[in-house]
Amino acid sequence: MDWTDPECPVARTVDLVGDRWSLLVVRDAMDGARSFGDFQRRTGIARNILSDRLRKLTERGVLVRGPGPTGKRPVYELTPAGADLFAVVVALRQWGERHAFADGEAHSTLVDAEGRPVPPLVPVDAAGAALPAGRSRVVHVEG
Amino acid sequence: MDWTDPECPVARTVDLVGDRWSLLVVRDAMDGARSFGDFQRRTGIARNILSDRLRKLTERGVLVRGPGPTGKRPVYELTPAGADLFAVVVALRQWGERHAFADGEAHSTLVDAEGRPVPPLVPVDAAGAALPAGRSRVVHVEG
DNA sequence: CTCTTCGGTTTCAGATCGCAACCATACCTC
DNA sequence: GAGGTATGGTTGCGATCTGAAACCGAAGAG
Repeated sequence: MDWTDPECPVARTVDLVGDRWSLLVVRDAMDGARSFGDFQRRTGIARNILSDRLRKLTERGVLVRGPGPTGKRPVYELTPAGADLFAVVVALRQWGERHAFADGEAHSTLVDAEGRPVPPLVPVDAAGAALPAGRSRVVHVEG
Repeated sequence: MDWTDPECPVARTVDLVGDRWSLLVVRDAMDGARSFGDFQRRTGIARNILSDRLRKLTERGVLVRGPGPTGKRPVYELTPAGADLFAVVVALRQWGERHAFADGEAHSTLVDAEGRPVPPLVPVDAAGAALPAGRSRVVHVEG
C-alpha cells in the first residue's frame, strides 16, 4: 500500500476504508451481517465488488474470514480493529441524521440497549470541554 | 442525487463526502486551507478532480464559495454543516492513529488549545456509559 | 439424484481518475 | 502600462475502477 499522505492518520484511514462501500460493509457487520449473501442483500453492492472489498478489508485487518459453523461457507467478522470503527460509523450516522435528511423524512437511528437515542459524539479537550475545530490543531509526532 | 440506501444516515453521509478526496479537503479546510491552491498543494489531488470536489462540496452545503479579500480570487470555507464534520474527521484520525501506524512511526496528531492530546471519541449510551456496537441497535424512525 | 442456494469469478461496457497541457484572469515589477 | 509570473480553473486522453449479468463449482434440501 502506498499512502495518499503518509503522516496523516485521517488520510491513512480513508485509504483503508474510505471508499464507497467499505464502511457500509462495516456498518452491516456491526448490525449482524456475517455471510457473503448477508452483505450482498443489505448493501445491494455488485458481487464482484463485494468480493473485492471483503478480501481487502480482511487483508487490512478490519475483518477476519473464518470457516462457518458447518466448516465450509465462510463467515466474515469484525476484528478488534474493525469493531473500533464504531466511533467512525456513529459519527457518520449522526452527521447524516443532522444534515442529510429533510425534516420529517424517514430514516434509521441508533439507540442504546434500553432503546434510548445515543447522544451526539462530541470531541472534547483534555479537560473535558467541548472542542470546536478552531480550538484544536494538528501537531507532528516524530517516529 | 439518488441515495445508495435512502433511509440510512451512514449511507447518505458516505454518498455526500465518502469518496477518496472530499474528507481530506474538509480536513484541510479545518486546518486553515482556503484557496484552490491551498487545497491542491496540501492534498496533492489532481486539479480537475479538486475542481469537481470543491464544486460538489459547495453544492452539497459543506463548503461555501465566497469572493476572496480582494474581491476576485474565490475562497472556500466550511459551512456550519461542514464544520460539523469535525467529529467525523476526529474519529477517522483517532482510528488511524490506533490502527494504521506501526509503533514509533512518525505521524500527526490532534491537540487542544493548550497542546494537550485530544482524548478518544467514545460513543456513550443515554446514561453516559461507554457504548460498544453490540449494545446498540438501529431502529426505524417514521417520516 | 435432482433442485436450489451460496459463494464467488469472469466478462465487458461505461464511469471515474490522474496527468499533462492549455487558457484566461489577476497581480507584481518596473 | 508592458512583461512576467502565479492563480484558478478547463480540456483531452489513456489508465483504472465500477457495476450488471452471465457463468461456475460446491453445499444443502427433498
